[in-house]
Amino acid sequence: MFVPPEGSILHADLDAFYASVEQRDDPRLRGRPVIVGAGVVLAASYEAKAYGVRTAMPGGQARRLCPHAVVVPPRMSVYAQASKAVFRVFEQTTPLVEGLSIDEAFLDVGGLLRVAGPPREIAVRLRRAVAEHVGLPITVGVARTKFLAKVASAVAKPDGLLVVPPDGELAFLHPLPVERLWGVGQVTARKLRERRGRRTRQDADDRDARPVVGSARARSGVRRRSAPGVRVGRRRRSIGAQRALGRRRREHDELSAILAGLVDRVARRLRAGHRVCRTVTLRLRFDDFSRATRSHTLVEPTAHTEIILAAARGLLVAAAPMIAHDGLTLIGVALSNLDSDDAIQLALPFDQHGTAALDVAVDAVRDRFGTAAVRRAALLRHGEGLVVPLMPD
DNA sequence: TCTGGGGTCCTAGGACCC
DNA sequence: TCTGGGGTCCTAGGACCC
Repeated sequence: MFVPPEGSILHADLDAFYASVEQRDDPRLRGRPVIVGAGVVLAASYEAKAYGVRTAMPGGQARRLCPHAVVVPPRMSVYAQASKAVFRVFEQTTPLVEGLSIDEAFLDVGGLLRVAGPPREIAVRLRRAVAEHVGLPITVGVARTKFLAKVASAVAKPDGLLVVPPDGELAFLHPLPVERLWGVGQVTARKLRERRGRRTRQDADDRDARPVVGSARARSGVRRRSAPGVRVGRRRRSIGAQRALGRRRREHDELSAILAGLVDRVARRLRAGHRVCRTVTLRLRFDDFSRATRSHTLVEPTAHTEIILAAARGLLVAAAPMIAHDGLTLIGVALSNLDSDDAIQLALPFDQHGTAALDVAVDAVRDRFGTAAVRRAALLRHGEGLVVPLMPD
């Protein structure tokens, strides 16, 4: 296996992102515990975290833990702006940026030694640039792989910088509890402890740097996440919207109306992103917190609200017995199997068997876009003709 | 304390095709 | 008439992340 001489992957992660933006924009909040989100904690400042407040915690519990915290409603558009500004700083640092979420990204600075210096210096400047230009604290982990860089930034938080040198990887990982590994959550950690009585990385595997965790699922997840190489230009793979319903019982008509609102939202976002979808998924959650999904894949990709809504309503009808039986507390819609909406419409009539039209369509794609495009084209029936969506490589 | 809203990825079984 | 092996697609569930 090829081993790079030194770590050149940065994982940059804004600290308590939403809460930091609030503290940046309102000086009175600085140095005070801040909680963003009332029903459930979307973000907590480090002053609030000191009292045990955590992301995703119910709001009531958070206020009990930290009664003097300032609770503010989320301002999503402001966070989106701040995120864009931070990503501009990332992209001025290196073109090899892989965004992971609104507030974190991997940066590959491996080729920049001559022009920008070693990774540690680049990381120092990156943190300073984000502080100066956007006014937010950010933590950076530096290592040989994405996986290690991600774990390093988590360990270095808040407002920190941690470089894991290639010959220090074992020493870095060994004392960590298994939950610190990216992709190991509560369930996997519990299984590990039950099965093996292992609590730390050292217990889990003393022999080498392979992240050994309990299940094949976790192993493959870790392997995938550790895959070297920062992937630029990844596109969203699904678009969803959901709504919590509370405990009150809802009639079918009311659910259907709520569903229409959700579909309208996701379909708008689909069109705004110049995408089409082929799979519509209905998500349900019940009062015992169990979940169910029902999905339907359309023959043709679409971005039309009516078509998506018809599919979603069909799924709701099919799920009606389940809903009648258990208390429904959440309903959601997700669109997946996404594609660009620049499909070529070819007005090619089918012959008796549809085959001649297919051949003509393949020839037309080859003529217009070259041989490689044929491989990337899906030929779909559309009324009396064909639609040819071209998949990006 | 009774839990939001947005995502990603993996697995497994069944249908279907060659 | 019964049979193998390989592949893709769809559906559903689940773990995890921010």
